[in-house]
Amino acid sequence: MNELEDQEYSYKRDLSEGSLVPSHHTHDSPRMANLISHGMHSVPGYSRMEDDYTTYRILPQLTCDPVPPVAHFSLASYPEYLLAQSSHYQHVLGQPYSSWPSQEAFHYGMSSGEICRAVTSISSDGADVYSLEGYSTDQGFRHHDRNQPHALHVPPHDQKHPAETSNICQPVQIVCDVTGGGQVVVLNHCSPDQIPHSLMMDLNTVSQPKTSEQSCSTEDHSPTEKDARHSEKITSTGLPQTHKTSAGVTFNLAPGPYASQLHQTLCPTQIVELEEEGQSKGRRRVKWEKSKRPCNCTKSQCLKLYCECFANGDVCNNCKCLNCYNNTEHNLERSQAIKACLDRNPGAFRPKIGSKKQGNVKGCHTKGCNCKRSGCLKNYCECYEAKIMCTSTCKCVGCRNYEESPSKKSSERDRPDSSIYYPTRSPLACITPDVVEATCGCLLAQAEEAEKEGYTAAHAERMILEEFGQCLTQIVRSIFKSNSVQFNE
DNA sequence: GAGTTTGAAACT
DNA sequence: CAGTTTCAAACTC
Repeated sequence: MNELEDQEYSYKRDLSEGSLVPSHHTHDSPRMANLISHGMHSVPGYSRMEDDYTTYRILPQLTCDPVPPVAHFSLASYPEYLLAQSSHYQHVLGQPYSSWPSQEAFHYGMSSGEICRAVTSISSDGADVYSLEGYSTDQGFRHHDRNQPHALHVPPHDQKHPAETSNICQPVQIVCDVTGGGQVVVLNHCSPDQIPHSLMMDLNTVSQPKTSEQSCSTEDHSPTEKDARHSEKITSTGLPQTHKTSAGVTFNLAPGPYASQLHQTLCPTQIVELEEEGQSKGRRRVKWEKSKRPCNCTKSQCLKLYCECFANGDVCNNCKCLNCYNNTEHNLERSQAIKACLDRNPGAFRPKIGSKKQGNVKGCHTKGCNCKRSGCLKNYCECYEAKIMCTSTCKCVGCRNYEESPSKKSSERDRPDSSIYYPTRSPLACITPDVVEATCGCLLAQAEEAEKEGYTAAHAERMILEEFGQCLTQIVRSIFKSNSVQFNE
């Protein structure tokens, strides 16, 4: 393994021991024109039960209120693997992150080192300074200030990682819960140019850390004893270790699970429960996630977003792809492909599923789907696959991914998790494509009749509008009838 | 496992 | 930006 791979490996392992945070999310206004195909998506209080298959990805935004210096920055959604190699890509991407999307409030130029310094400066008296010192081969872990009881560090591993035998600086996580609500940031001071990552603490579902080398593997990567001990060392209590600064910022000291969005969806058969050593002594079980679908690309060389591995920022490994260039042996091609993708769409590597409020609301597809034939009730639909409802952002036709319709119910029964909550039936559910088509047919018929009769344009317009009114009346009547509500004309 | 369907991504 | 093509995953048989 070369040096780069070592770095990548250790970096991902550290990252993967965090988790991602659903952050506050601002919704676009509902697009009224799309209501007809989506119905009531923005149901107040709507929530969907989180389930075992819930996945997250690095979040686009993180608010560190109330601390001004780091008070508002977003987290790069670009996959961690690439971040780990950020310097490696700079020759292609230009200035670091210069081509990164920037419509969000993320200070893309802000390095983790700067964040660290900003965090350090949170407390005027320095009492809350975290260790920004890392682990080095020769020096081991060092506290930034040994006199600081809170100056904590998270060792990457208990045992020596291969990288430790070289002179590669092992990254040390600086994990802080910047909102006190579970949002945390992982900073890797060893690579101060790296973009900080948002993680989520959820110790009930600690995911299996993944390395890029493992990411596409279909083989068993059961956690090692080392992992278990590492986890134990960090959170021996099973609870997030936090420290609140004098500025009111809480730092989580423990790593959390990390998983990315759609394509690292947990599968029930892929969850390995690791029984920690000494569990009989009351230590908790840790669930590790190990999942990453191998791709089967044949024509894209795995250098286009068609490839899930590439889109996820992973290199292919143990995939079934042909003529794959998405690996460390083809870094140049890969870098160029990344640049091309970013040129086409600066947000190409952003998570598609943005999170909404932290808590019981899961999120929505940032771009929305465009399904035409699946009714958004099959995994072709990205919203459905992500187990979220379609929203007004979507441009889908005949969408049924918004309510507890019989078809949805039956399809949900076949899914691994039937506990998902869906809001009550949308009154617009009866506006099917057929209804829309029939309505359009009626309007066209009126137009044709007006033309045939030689009516004026104004008259024709009136006829069409009247016809439209009648159609709407029928639709509304149908809606009320289906909801068993008396409709008074 | 082969063939078909589907929708996102890429291209024009 | 819209229409078309390419692509790989999802799905069906």
